[in-house]
Amino acid sequence: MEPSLRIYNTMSRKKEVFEPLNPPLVGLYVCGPTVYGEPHLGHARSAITFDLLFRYLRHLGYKVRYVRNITDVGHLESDADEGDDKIGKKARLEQLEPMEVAQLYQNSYHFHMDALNVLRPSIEPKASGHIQEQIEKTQRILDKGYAYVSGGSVYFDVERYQQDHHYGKLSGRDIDELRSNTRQLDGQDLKRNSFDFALWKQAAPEHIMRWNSPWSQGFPGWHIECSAMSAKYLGERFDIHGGGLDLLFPHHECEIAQSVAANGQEAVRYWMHNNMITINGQKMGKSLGNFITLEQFATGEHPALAQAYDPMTIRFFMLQAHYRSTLDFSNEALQAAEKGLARLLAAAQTLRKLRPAERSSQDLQALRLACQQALDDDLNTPIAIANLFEISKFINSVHNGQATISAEDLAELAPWFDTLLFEVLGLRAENAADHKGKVLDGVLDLLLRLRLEAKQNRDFATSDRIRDALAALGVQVKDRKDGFEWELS
RNA sequence: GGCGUCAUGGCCGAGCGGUCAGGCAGAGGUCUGCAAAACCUCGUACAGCGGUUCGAUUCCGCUUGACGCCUCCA
Repeated sequence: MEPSLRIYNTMSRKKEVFEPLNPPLVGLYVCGPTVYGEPHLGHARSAITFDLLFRYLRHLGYKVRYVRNITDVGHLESDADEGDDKIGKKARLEQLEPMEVAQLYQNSYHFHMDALNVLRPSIEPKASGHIQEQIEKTQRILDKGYAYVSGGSVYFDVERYQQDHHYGKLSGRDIDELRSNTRQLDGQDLKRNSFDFALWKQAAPEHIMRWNSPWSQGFPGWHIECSAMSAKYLGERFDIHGGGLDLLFPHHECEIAQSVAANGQEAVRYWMHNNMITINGQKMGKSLGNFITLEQFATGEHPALAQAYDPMTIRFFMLQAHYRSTLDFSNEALQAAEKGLARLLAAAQTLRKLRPAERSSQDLQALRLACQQALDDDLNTPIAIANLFEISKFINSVHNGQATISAEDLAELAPWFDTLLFEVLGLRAENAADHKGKVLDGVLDLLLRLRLEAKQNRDFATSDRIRDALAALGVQVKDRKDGFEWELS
């Protein structure tokens, strides 16, 4: 298989030709959610970005093992490896088992990701199910001399690591600056340096989630889960690691340090990071309290939302921007996306009705190639979509008799257009093909035939009445020279 | 303070050293009994000031502004 895809590698800060370690196999690891709260727009962006990558890699013919974790333990509430575990805290507050909390939000995450047509990963490992692997990884780092035990906890020795390697190479951090810039906080006496991070934490008495380890009864640090689980399922070296840009530092930097410390080599060959969603120009953040959950999008119940939005509108909205750009949310932008998507989906329907002619009046190969090249160029979905709009325009023109398409072109275009729209971009039309849908088809056909007769008898009062009543019900009537069409608006 | 990113027409959002982004909104037209849809036409946008260049929205510098990471975050 010819490598055609180029992706932006955060490590080199350049676009690089993507060549997997063992083609056609591709190992892809993406940081998934910490399941202690309702999934929000930010989760959607990350999931959609890497869903697109997953879909496109498969489209190119790769066999992808896509691992996306669920963090259900070890992710601490506050600064500097101190404070509560997020899930443990929520469990205490709501008087639930921690695993109940994790399950609740994992279910919600799955529900909303399904609605966004985000494919489930190949493997979805949980941190709590891989305590042993994390303990082993921690032990290995200790054995190599890059960590130390302190008061029942194990910390990564960044300074020691820095002697042999470069801590900060991914994020462009400098250890001396970290030393002078990192805030000094209370309760850090267990760490030699403020920038050291926990591999294992001894559990405080009130801590619910705890496991036995060689060092103490406790729980693993947050960063170690990704190193342990990616190595388990993808090997000590694998192709792509993705995640939100906010995970760049410290999370991914720590992952690199852990892998290098444990295995002597970096695990990841291509680092990919999706950018943030902003609301009124500001990042959506838990601490800022300005995040909008996907549930709120579905219901429209949020002060910032003018209406409810279909999950496909959100997906399309995100695909209209490049994944490495910040994307600013606004109702106007969402509404524009809603209409644009409807146009594209309508064209996909119209495509099925086209009749071939002698020759094509437009070079379809060029447009299709442009789409392909856009996706090959670091997943440039905005350009790919722009070309799909061009093709839609052409489809509509053929339908109106203002352009022509050859039989060969039609035979190629029809499956290609569907594949790109539905399988690669992962867009989805409402499934109107069920039983009720068929009944509706028949009823509308009958009604519109009556209307046509009324029109032919110049009984416009009746024909308008039918059209207006249908419009009020959300059925849009479109007259044609040779009859009529309708669609649900 | 350190590191980094970005400033594009009413809105969203691509892109590039010199011929088109695209969507939404808006104007005019074709079609229609009237509409809607569709199609056609229409906006010298590229923060400011300098510099490099035959030529810069695109490269360099400065200024201004916005944002991100450095603390939990997708």
